Amino acid sequence: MAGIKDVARAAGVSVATVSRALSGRGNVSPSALAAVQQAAHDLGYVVSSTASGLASGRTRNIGVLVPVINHWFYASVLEGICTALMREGYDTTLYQLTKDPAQRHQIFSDFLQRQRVDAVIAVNVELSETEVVALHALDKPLVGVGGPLPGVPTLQVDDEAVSALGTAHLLSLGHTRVGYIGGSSETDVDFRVPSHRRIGYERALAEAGIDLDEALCVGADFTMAQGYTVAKQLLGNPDARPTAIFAASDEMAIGAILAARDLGMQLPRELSVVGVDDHELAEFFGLTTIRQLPHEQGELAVAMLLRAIRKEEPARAHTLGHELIVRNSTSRPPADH
Amino acid sequence: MAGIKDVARAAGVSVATVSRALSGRGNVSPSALAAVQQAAHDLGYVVSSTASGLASGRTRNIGVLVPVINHWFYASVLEGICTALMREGYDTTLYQLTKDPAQRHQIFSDFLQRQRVDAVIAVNVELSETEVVALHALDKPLVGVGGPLPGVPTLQVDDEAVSALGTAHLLSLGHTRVGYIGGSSETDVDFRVPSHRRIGYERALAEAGIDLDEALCVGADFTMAQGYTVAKQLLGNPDARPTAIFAASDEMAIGAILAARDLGMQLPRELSVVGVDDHELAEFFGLTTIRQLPHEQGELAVAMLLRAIRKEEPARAHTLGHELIVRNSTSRPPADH
DNA sequence: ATGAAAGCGCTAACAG
DNA sequence: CTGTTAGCGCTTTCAT
Repeated sequence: MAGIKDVARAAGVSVATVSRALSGRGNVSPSALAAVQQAAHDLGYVVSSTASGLASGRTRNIGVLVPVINHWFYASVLEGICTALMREGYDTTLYQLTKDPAQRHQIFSDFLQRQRVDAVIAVNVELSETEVVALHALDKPLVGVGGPLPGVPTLQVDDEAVSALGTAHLLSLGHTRVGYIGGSSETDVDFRVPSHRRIGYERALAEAGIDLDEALCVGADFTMAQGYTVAKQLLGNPDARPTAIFAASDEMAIGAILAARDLGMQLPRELSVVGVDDHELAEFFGLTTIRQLPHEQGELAVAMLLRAIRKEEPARAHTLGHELIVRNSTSRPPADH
Repeated sequence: MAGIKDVARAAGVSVATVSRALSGRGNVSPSALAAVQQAAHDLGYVVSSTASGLASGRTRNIGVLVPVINHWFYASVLEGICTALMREGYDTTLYQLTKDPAQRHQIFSDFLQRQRVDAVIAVNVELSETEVVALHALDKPLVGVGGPLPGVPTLQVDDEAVSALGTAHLLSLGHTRVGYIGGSSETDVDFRVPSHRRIGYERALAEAGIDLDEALCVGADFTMAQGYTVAKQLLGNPDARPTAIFAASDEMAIGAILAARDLGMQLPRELSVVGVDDHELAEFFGLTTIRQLPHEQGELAVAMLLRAIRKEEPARAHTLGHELIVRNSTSRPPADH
């Protein structure tokens, strides 16, 4: 395996010049640069990241903290991060932060302390006080995606605005009995996304001058199966059935669509449904939804982080855009008889 | 940031002893061990992975190659890998191998050459001749999951047996017209999984003495949407409609279920459907399927790799188990009238 | 079982 | 713009 000395010898320059030429730091004459690149290419030389990291303190590697990988949203964000980092020549090191305290402790007190990462991206992870302290103690650039962390600049969608928009879409079509499928108290712990969405729903109702009906609001765990179950409850109620449902995630919304179908209802004639995410299945089910772009969120997080690493500017919190995608799951409510 | 010298001083021993005590290599007296551990804990000392890696050549980091992240199967395998590696104190560095030749070249000629990984796991990636050569040239332990790579020990399910089992299940229920939804020529390129599954389907038919009917075999791209589309074609045929469908993935099988419902068919009375995977949605749809356990596959790959790294034994190819999970999507065919 | 010391392969002053 | 050289923080002989 060729080393920097071999390249130096082959190019007829010193190792310092090779280092400068290959890293782009410091001045190198065009001729030396060309000679070094040629030699490096011929020898198949690649800088050793351990040696370079030890000497410079830079690793060209970013740690990514995620709560789960096997989930549409997280996997999408991760893909965006990974793609963007690779483009910049950075490696992506993945840390799955489970609920196991021992494992979490290991991550914060060992893995992240090993001097292996230049910076950290935390995707929707919920951290304890001490964990946040440990993160900050790394004294490395830090960016959050999706979940607000104390003192960590975060990219977020405005969940309240998202659900206000979804609800308003239904109201503007003429619906007055709009059900809400949100988080249960259990999932509520996660960053209050559910409660923010609930607030947006209520705000939209209030702005339309419609009283909130608690009987129309149910909680689920963001899965299709639970969306199905709770939607059946909502739709089975003989005297308080909603004509529309706003669900806080596409998976729950799809569950609601399937529940309505199983009840023999015609969509969207008898029931309108709106979700949130623009999940990969949303189009197939013709689901009207509020799109968020997790892939782009990941890319954006990387862009912010790199700017911070390069000291161009500190990372700052940022609100991400969202967009109403109208498909076939929404229409005017059935005419009253 | 405390270094090994600080620990040595605090423990009253030499840095060599600290290194030995903390790495578990070489002999250390119990008293010295205790003193070192105490000192390290007090000082919050963690071995610098760059320094340790440079000096020892071991990085405690594994590179994982995946074609996509945002997909149930790959995300599950990745989760299994990540969990298992973490348990062993290893980091997971993720490389998404897209179709972009420039990016692929970067991964094989830069990223993997940086001396940052001790070994590589390749999940279902399809590599060119030169890429395989580059991988082997790393001279590091290598394990494949799901897709056979020349010269790389691989964990695989027996795709032929899987689909023979799924098809046989339907035949044993009495079906004689069993449709097949497999890969299209486009996805066929990926490791011949589709064609292996096709072969298993045909074998099961042959064993049951049933002639293959090409009209009952259609290709799709493994998504729910295409499964839906092609199933409609199959089911809409007035004089050659199958009474059962074996789909090479759960997502396509679910698409077929939805297609049948939209045609007003009663499942499983008028149509039986079997998938492959035991996807997270399979249970919700009551889908009978052949389960494979991607999470476990990831864990197994790690176990093999670590044994190879520790020189206990070379990695060897291995066939993974599968299991028929019977739910509500299969039953006897409707009685002929 | 332990310590001294020589690297590991590169970067970054520093001097020129 | 370029070369010399002293580390970066650990591991690992080699003695003892």
